[in-house]
Amino acid sequence: MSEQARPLRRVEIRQQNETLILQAAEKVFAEAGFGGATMQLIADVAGLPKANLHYYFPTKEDLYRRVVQNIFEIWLHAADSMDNAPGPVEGIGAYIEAKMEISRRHPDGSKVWASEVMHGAPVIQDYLETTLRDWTTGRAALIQRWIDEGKMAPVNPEHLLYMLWATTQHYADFGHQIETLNAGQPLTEAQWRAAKDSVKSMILRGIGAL
Amino acid sequence: MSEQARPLRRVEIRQQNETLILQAAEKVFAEAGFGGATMQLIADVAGLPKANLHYYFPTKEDLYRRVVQNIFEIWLHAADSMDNAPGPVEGIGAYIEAKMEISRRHPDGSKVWASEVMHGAPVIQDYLETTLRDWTTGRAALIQRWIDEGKMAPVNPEHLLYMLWATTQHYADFGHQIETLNAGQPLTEAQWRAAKDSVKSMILRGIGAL
DNA sequence: TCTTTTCCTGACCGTATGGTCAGGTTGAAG
DNA sequence: CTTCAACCTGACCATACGGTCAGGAAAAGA
Repeated sequence: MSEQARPLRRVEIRQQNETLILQAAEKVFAEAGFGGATMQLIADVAGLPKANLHYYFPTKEDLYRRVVQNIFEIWLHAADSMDNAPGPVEGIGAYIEAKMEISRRHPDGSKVWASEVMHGAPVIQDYLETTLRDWTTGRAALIQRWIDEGKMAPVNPEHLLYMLWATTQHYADFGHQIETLNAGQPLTEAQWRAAKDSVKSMILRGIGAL
Repeated sequence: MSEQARPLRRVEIRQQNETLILQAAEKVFAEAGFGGATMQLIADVAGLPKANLHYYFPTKEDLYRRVVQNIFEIWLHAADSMDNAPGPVEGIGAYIEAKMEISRRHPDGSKVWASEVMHGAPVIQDYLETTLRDWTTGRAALIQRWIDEGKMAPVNPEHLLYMLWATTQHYADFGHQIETLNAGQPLTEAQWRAAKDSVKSMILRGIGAL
């Protein structure tokens, strides 16, 4: 048998197990919420003994915090597509594409984030008040510039951002509802395409950019 | 002292305590999720002994189920404003108004509903497959009729409904985030007015109804 | 008034949970 | 080969949870 498998090096062991645990945690937290998730279940999903989880992440809160922070990172990067765009059609269009893709690829992360914010952001309140606030201020200014340049209708930038977040994340957070209304079937490739196009066209027309 | 308070009649006692418990439960479930909520905390908020809760609602699930069902009722009624409208401007406009008002008046209920759906609708899956599916089919047909009559652009009715739900409920479910971005202050009367107007104008323009 | 039914609750119970720890294993360093 | 530090884990613990129950209080009915 080729079960040879050379012994893993220290850093590899650490990285591999942390990743394994974080992935399992994201899934379990998404499905059960922070309160409903148990370290035992996360351990089972990760295929590790519970005590090993506590070796890498001392407490349940520590583990949860890392999961939430990871998701936050992904989302901030989604906005890169918005910058350096000549106008709202390209910028907001690309942002919608990026966020819809995140909803599709990381629905669990989206749910954990939604859950965290819904419960009053007990662990990432400081991020909301610093990073997210700065981010929002910056993009609102960008939108305002497009308005001043006559590239779109004079809408309220903040409420436009809320609409972008709400609409795109809905496909992850309420994916179960959408699936149920879709005859119990997950959206197909073509249906995801239609969803993206629908969202893009309705919003871009809604802000007078088309 | 006028602590006279004539003894309550049986039906009154029952109704009063059930209401008290359901209100407390809605708040606690919204803040902590199903798994994070405890019967003891709900009892404290309601100002009753824990054992009394189990007298009216045998299990935590029973209590939770009633809370979710109550919210579902409110939402179905919000759609009344959509029917009997001559066109999308009045119909969808009124629906947005109604749902924004629900987000403002019943944010806890909205959060409980969101949480339930996000976790795979373990207790109201049957409602999704019957009542909600019928509701959705009916409204999608109504929207399609407006499209056929040339009263709005040919958008996908389902995705329009998702956008309506997502955008309006966002103001309840992510109210904490919005408040944080609003300098830590709850939206004022005027800001709520602006939010409603923003959502209405963007969506109605987005579907070519203006 | 007396009886019956509903309402109420302090005390209790079995279980599951987050977290600990002593002791063993294994890769790294010299 | 020896030493050291990092990694691993079965067994354990204190606590908190959902739920039960016996027995008392109070309203309804006769």
